[in-house]
Amino acid sequence: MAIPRDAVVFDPHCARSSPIRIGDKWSGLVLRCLQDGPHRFTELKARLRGVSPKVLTETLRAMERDHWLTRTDHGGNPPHVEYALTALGASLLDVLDTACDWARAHLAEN
Amino acid sequence: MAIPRDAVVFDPHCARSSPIRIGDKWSGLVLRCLQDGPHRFTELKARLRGVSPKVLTETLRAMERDHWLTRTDHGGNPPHVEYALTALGASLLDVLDTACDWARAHLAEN
DNA sequence: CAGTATCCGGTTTGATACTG
DNA sequence: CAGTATCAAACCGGATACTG
Repeated sequence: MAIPRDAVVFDPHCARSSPIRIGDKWSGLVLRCLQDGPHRFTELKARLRGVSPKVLTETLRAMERDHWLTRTDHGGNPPHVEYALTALGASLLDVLDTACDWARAHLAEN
Repeated sequence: MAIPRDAVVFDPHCARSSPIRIGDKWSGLVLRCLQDGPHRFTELKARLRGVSPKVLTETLRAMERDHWLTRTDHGGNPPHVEYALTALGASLLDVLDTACDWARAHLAEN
């Protein structure tokens, strides 16, 4: 991945330069966003520049189905929902790191 | 990856069960096919069940452009072309292996 | 806030037939 | 053998407006 592990920028254009993809277009980025703890829908959306709510919902649902993260509805109005990585999801970050390392080491070669 | 490292089956349906993708749909499989040495176009096509020649050509060209493999035309008639991994391409296999290991360790969890 | 509901466009992938 | 050419379909991914 072209994205450094401590990146502040969660932009798919950076991710695109990597030949490795985790899941669909946004899943890898969501993984990174949740790396530092749980976040709410709107927080994720703000950080993931350019995701439409529809696509973010789809991504989140798929990741939940695959047990990469959990969705916790705290109820109330306005609603309050939190997404957090599971241990399985967190373990994927190691794979991502491997890909990251590869990209950093070899992408400049071209 | 659902595909064991020494898999004989290069079927995209297996690859699909993996959350990690290298390049486009077939690139990862091509990498695996060339793991044990150079191969000709038809050999690759036979092993990669279901690739159309058009798509295989596109995949191969893209991988050549990215220096993942080399294309060597030995001339003659009938033609004789060989595809072989570069060092860069081979290094990607390590990344693939990491993904493979992850899949084997965690896919059963679901 | 946390989503749905619609509609839509582009890229990707594929089937098939043909050629030097 | 190693591809092209052509035509289609499927599959994302996205814009936008609306709601409990």
